Amino acid sequence: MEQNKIPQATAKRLPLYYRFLNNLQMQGKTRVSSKELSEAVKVDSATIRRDFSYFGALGKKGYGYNVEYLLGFFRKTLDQDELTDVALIGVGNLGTAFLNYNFTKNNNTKIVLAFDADPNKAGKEIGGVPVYHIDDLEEKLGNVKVAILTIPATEADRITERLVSKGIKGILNFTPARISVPDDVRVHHIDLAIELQALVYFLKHYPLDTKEEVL
Amino acid sequence: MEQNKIPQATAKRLPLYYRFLNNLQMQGKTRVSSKELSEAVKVDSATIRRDFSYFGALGKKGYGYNVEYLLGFFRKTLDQDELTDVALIGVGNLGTAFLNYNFTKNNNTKIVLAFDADPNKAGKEIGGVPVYHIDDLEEKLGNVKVAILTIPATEADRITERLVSKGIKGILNFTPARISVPDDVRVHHIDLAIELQALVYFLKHYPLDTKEEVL
DNA sequence: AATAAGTCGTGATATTTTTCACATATTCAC
DNA sequence: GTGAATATGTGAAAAATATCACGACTTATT
Repeated sequence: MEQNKIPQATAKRLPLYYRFLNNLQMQGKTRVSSKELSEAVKVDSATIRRDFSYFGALGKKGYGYNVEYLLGFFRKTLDQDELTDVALIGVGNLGTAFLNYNFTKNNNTKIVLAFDADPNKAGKEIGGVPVYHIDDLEEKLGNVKVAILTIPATEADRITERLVSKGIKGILNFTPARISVPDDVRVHHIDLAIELQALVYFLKHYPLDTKEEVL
Repeated sequence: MEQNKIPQATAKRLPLYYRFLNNLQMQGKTRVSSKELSEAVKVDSATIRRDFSYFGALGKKGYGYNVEYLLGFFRKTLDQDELTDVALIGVGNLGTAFLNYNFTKNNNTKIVLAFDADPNKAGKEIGGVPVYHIDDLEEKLGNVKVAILTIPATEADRITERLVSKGIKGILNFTPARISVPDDVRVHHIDLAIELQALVYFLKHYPLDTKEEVL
């Protein structure tokens, strides 16, 4: 669609900016500088200015950015007005965490239904979201295009295939399995075990320079 | 410590390689090529060869890599032999997911204790891990250097401060808050809401080229 | 033994992302 | 108004990452 020239690294930071701008507005702040923003979201201020600049000149020299204006701009850019329906597959602890999380607040996504293989969970409602049995996936899924996968790794391939053949185009995969999908389906992996291992590896092998701790 | 020349991007992929090599060995495979590995972990084969090459010549031309040898090498490199103790702060749904996750399998980290503000949870044991009241943090934490933060965002700053002053050096932060820490403390953010929003943004703005779906 | 097929390791190149640094514009204090 | 302080937007440079492409070596086959 539109301007495909925004770097992916920038795109990944947009929701973060958006959320923080919302906070600022709720605090009643009307202006903000890239420096302030930088301290809050822990991204270099030059990077923030560069990110914003891909969308044109949104700020004013010597002044900074108008919170309301910037927020309005990002609302449109991030399609914050239209709500994207999401399906959750696997209502274990992790899945339940998602259901109870108030996603639609400051967010353009909404989990509208969930599935689980446990018959005891089917028919219930968690966090206001109806839970169906996984056997009814094809029947109930409807036109949802995005799915969150919080199931055991052993089920990942089978369920993914079913999701894809029902027209799912985006999958947020929390299983350790590296699932295979057609080229027109996008998968983002979040691998909790690996994140923890990577953190530990960095701690041991990449000592942070303990330069005069800021007083 | 040792060779600081390994790129961060490479370091982040190491646990992934390691896990897959383990799978291979359990399947009884003795050799593997970068091409096979590539298909399994969805990383370009040249990238894999480059990643490995930072550690020296681990493979053989015309043959590939010996699974056992590679695994042994990574076991040492990833300190897979020593277990790193981890504390979990916040035993909600997400926290419970971690406690029930069998981390020590194929993993060099172990959650050894957990804390929660709910007095009903204190004193219990979940997934074999004792849960204490958050008030006892300082008393019970001991020498643990890594913490997983699965608490409400509103508590993030206060708890972080307490963790840092007790000597925590690595934090895996699942709260939306961008916490501030001294320079010698490493924080990795995993922001579930943002991951979902980013996925949706990519779906809408970065259409994947539907080139002849592989038959 | 010779040939074909397979595969690594890596120099070189391309791409992506971050950062520097400064001209330019705005605001604020007086 | 004037000068000092503030802050953007961006050209240019640097750094980080990914990919290409091929020489060199190994294995398998006939």
